[in-house]
Amino acid sequence: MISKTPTLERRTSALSKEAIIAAAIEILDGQGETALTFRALAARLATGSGAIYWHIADKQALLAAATDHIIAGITVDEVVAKEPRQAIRAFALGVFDAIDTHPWVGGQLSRDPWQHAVLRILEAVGGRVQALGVPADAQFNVATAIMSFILGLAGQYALGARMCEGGIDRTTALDEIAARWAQLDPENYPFVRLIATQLPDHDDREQFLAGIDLLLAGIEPLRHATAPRG
Amino acid sequence: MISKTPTLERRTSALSKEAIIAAAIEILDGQGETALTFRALAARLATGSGAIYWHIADKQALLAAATDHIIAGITVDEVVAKEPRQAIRAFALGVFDAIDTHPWVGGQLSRDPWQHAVLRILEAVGGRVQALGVPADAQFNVATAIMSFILGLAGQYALGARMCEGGIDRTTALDEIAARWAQLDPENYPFVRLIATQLPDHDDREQFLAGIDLLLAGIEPLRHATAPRG
DNA sequence: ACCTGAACACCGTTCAAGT
DNA sequence: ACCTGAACACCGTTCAAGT
Repeated sequence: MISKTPTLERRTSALSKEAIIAAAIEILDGQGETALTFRALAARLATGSGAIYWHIADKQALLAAATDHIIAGITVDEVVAKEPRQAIRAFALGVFDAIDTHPWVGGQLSRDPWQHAVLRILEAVGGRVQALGVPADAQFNVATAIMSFILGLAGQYALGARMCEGGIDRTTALDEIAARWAQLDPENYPFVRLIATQLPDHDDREQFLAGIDLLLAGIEPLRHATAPRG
Repeated sequence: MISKTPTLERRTSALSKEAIIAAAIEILDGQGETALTFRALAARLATGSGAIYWHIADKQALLAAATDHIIAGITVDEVVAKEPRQAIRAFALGVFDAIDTHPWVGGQLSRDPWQHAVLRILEAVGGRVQALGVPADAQFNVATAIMSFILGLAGQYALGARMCEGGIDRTTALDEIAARWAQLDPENYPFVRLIATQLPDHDDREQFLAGIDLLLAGIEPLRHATAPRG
């Protein structure tokens, strides 16, 4: 009675989109992506599975809304935000930390690149790209390049986290991958074999920032001397 | 009898992993990702659905094998391959073209970043990063940054293609997205609204290359004067 | 307007039984 | 060794029926 069966009583308060999203995030964070089913969600909300459809179109919309809720929570320190490069770094790290605490966000971001959460990222990055004085005709390509990098790495971290869901910790998971890579044909995979030795010790956060810095360095030659004219 | 029912006779030749993968690719190319089920695959192969499991572990392994088959087919012109930067550009375009003709590859690449196909990409990129004279301690971050960008953009194109599966062509699909972006709150989404006007006319291939060039430009300051010493 | 929950139309995967 | 195909254990989604 204490912990075995979930509450059997029906809920007293009315259902809402917010409550559904909050419950979905709890399940995703606690039990992982595969645990989020409409049946499990309905059980947690103490309602019928069909009730959810009154508030949310379908599962894809639910995941998009949950992801948007997380990404919307990313904030950049006001002082840091003054300098565009630091602001991009800080926001990118915000995305990184969000994925770190909510691994399913990484998978969802890369799975549906035109959901609203991605627009938040594009806006945050794009605004700073403009502030850096990148010419108007290059802003699209530059902003989407940074965004694509973020989404791409997001997908990778999501998988790393998915592996760790099985109970294995990060270190042994990376060791296992490194071992598999080390067994590859030396003729065709010299680089991957070399990388394999560095994989277990590498720092995700540093890897993430290094990529951002690489892109920012690539922007430098494009910049105007001053901020863009109106 | 002519077109309605699929062939009812059992197959005469033995099943093989290669035949299964080839049939899977045919379905994926012809009817899209959602059409690939073990039942549909078994019907096309004129066998029972359980037979497939004798040759392939599960659906994820099937998709990974199909993706690897496509990525393995990417070739870089020998002359171009001599210059590392051109080789990276050419290989990246090879990935782009592969996704263009097999849209499901984009989704699969970003979905499972440690499948074998991704190692091919990492090896191709990493070898050229070494040849460019990037110091050993930076090779990991640089190579994975380029790879992450490729995987991130791959996911985006995959979605674009997924939208077009519904019969809508690319132009109207992009117009529709642009219209949605244009309706966003001007206060919070000035950049996305600006980008929306450029979205319908933009060239995917150029966008892809621009990102690669941005990363390559970012590499320049890191390079040794000569190729790395042994 | 909002909710219920059985029913529908699927999946991937397994496995006793065949050859 | 290789294949069959019914059966199992799930899904997301719908919808007549309730309040």
